[in-house]
Amino acid sequence: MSVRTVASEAGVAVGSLRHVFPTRAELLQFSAELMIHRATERLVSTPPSGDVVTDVLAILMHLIPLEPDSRAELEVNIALIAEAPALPELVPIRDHAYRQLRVLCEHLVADLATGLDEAAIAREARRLHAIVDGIALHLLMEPADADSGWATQALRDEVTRIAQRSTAG
Amino acid sequence: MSVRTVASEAGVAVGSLRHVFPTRAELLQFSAELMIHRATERLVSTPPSGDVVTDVLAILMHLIPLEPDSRAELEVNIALIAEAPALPELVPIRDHAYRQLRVLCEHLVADLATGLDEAAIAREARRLHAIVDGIALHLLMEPADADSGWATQALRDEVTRIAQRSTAG
DNA sequence: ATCAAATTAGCACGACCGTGCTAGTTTGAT
DNA sequence: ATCAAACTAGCACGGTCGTGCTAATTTGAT
Repeated sequence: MSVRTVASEAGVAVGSLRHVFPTRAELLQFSAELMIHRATERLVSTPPSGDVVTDVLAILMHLIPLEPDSRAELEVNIALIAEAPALPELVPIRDHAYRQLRVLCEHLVADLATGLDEAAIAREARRLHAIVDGIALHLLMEPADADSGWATQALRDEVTRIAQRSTAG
Repeated sequence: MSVRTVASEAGVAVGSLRHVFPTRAELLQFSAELMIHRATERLVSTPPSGDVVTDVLAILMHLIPLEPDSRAELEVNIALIAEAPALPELVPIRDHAYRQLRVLCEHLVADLATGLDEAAIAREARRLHAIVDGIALHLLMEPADADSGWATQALRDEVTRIAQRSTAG
């Protein structure tokens, strides 16, 4: 993702792009924020259905690369992670996205399993977060048109497992 | 990871390195194979303790970046994933590592939970694989000296959960 | 000792990169 | 109509990149 690539793909000259984003870091920063913005927009546009499990599942399915859009976003995210050691100014952005997804997982776990204390919620959220990112990574490594039913199934399994912790504590 | 970087870090000139690895792709390919080799060496060097759960847990802990060595290896792996779209000749290497880890997870699941049919083993292995990679990714995003107790705890939870499926099927 | 092979070292070329800089062009308020 | 501000476009510099190429050095067998 070089500035020349972005500029040519956007159909503008490099100098024009540099007027809006004077440096490459600002361009990547905007891309990251746009990625977060679009993801949250997808999330809030999901109408609640009354059933917590299906709602949470719908939200999680918007976080893994099942559609070309979310796939492109994840590729941006991976590039961000890969370039973070070289571009230290991008680390806060990456960490922000990381934490946002974490607190979302915490909210989902709290909605899913009532009566859990804070430590249990944190542990389950970490676990859910890891599973979501792991599934996303594996989906990204497979061809875009490969069967992805296992991913949604694994997500469904995990969500129902968390929901079952309501009573068992 | 440029050829000049590798050469200077190895203390040799670029031309010398290019005599062994004529092209950058071959250098990365060797790095990937070395990474796989070292990981499997770590794995087979783990003496069995008699308890399946602790053995599996020990193996899994060698797959996540808890030590500087495994951390560096995962960074190589991430760079491989990130560069795979640009260097198509590296895709088979990355897929090979991916599949090797998958079949390892399948063996671990089969050892952990007896009596599971093939489909159930495959599903649990996929899930374990995703969790391991997700935890590894999250550990890599945190500072190297951060607390990593949550990772081993999450792994322990998952392993015991799988082991409990022996009877419940 | 000789000589061929293997290895090491280094130069040079073209390509791409980020970015500072200036020159045109459009826009919009007065 | 005027003019300043915003925007677009492009050039040029220094840097890093991968890689082809040749020269020097070491190695090892005869």
